Amino acid sequence: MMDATHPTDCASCPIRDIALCAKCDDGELAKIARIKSTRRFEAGQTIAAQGEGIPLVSSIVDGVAAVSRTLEDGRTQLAGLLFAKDMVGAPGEGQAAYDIVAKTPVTLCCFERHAFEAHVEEMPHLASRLAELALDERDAARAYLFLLGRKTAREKIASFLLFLIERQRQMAGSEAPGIIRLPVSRDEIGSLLGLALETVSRHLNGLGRDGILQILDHRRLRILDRAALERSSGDAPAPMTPRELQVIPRKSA
Amino acid sequence: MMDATHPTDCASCPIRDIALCAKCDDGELAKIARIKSTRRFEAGQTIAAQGEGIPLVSSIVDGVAAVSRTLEDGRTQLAGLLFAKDMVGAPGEGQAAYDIVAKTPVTLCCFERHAFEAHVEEMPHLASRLAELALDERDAARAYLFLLGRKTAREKIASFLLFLIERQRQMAGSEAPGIIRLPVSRDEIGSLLGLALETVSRHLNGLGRDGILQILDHRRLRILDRAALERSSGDAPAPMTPRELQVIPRKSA
DNA sequence: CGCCGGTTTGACATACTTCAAGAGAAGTGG
DNA sequence: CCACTTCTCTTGAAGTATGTCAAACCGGCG
Repeated sequence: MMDATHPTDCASCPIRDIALCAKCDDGELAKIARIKSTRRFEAGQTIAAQGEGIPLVSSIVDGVAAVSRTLEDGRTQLAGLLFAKDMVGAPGEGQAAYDIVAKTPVTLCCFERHAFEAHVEEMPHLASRLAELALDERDAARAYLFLLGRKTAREKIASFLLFLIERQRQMAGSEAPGIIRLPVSRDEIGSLLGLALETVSRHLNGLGRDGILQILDHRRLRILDRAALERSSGDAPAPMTPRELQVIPRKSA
Repeated sequence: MMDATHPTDCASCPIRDIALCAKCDDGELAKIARIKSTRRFEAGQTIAAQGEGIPLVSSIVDGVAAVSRTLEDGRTQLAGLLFAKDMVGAPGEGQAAYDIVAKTPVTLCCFERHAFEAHVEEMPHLASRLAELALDERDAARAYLFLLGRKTAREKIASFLLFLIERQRQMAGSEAPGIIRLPVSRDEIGSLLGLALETVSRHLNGLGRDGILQILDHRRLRILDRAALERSSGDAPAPMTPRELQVIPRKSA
């Protein structure tokens, strides 16, 4: 283990191939490694506060964080979840537009902002990867728009679960397949999907009653029928006969 | 004046300072100008179709276009409107994830995709500006999330009108102050805000009945009480001024 | 054990959608 | 210039999904 400011070696970095520095060669890596440090946050800790200056540019190496905005009346609104490789405090963002809060223990790979921005301006490998990540995040946000604007509560929840499955699969099997770990509470899922927490609870249990999943405990569930879940998500994957698509959604009785 | 494929001169380009190439020096500009062409679309024409390959990377020079996604069952969600400087078909996007449709006559500054991507990989000025634009679009989409997830119909519509006012002000006064030109139909406003067109109509007229605005004709309205409109938008009165849609949710006012 | 946050469940309220019909604009052709 | 069509918008009535309020439940943890 290296010292506190350089605890991880880029060569063994779990996000080496997908991070901001993914395209960098060894020389470039050495350059930015000089301004690199690692930070750790426990679940519940605020990584960045809305309106505050953020002196660091960083990426999530491990863990899950939530992007949210808090209102004067105390209500909190989630704009998305951040997973490994996602950026916290992008270059050019002098101050945080949102709160970033750790939902699980989070490890961050950080760079001093000013120096990093200078590197971006001169290293195309860094700049173009940054652009790719930003476009990815834009597309993710746009996909969310569709979910919020047009989907029913059940579709929203099914979509959210599929999203989690996908994210967890990428994260290389920590959990047994078919088991989903919910990183956030019902309340926060509601905030993420634009629903009341009661609605989340009802539809989650509704999916359970329909045999699509099984609620193991408040934070873990088992997917029993992936295909049915997909059909419930409202996203129409291309090839299926109209007959197979026949869904009789059981409204909560 | 140059030939048909180079009808505009970058020096007199209306988006010279904000476009993808904003940071490029004359030498770099000359390089990318070699793969540049201009295209024009009439209102209603499809610029790019969801799922299709897009061989060009381009930016809007003038006009308004809509980003949308449609499900087989007919549900449509607009992910946003595109104005001058916004990208259509970003580098790395082999195929369109959304439909892009011109809502007014649109002028596009286009680059051949493959060559442009190569330039991005070697010109940090281009790559870093691309990243900035992508981050802007991400932030715009995130701001939109708040609107779709938590706002009431009336708040959504008020927010949308304020957004148009802001955009029109930036666009350098074509119209008399206080007059809004709606670039889209009620149906499309609904699609943008996640509402039925009837709901849009009702609340628009509701705002009129409350003396906040006056409906001149279907596509134009006069704002009579800007302060009241702002109060109706559900946004915090705080004086924040990000680059795009500024939306903060609040429940029942 | 008894508190405490998160969750479930029920009953009720309502904002929005859906269905339906009619009124304006705007274009088309005589 | 006036029917006639067509499209968009408005208005009304009824249905429903989701929100709100409230109470009970459950698992941890002191």
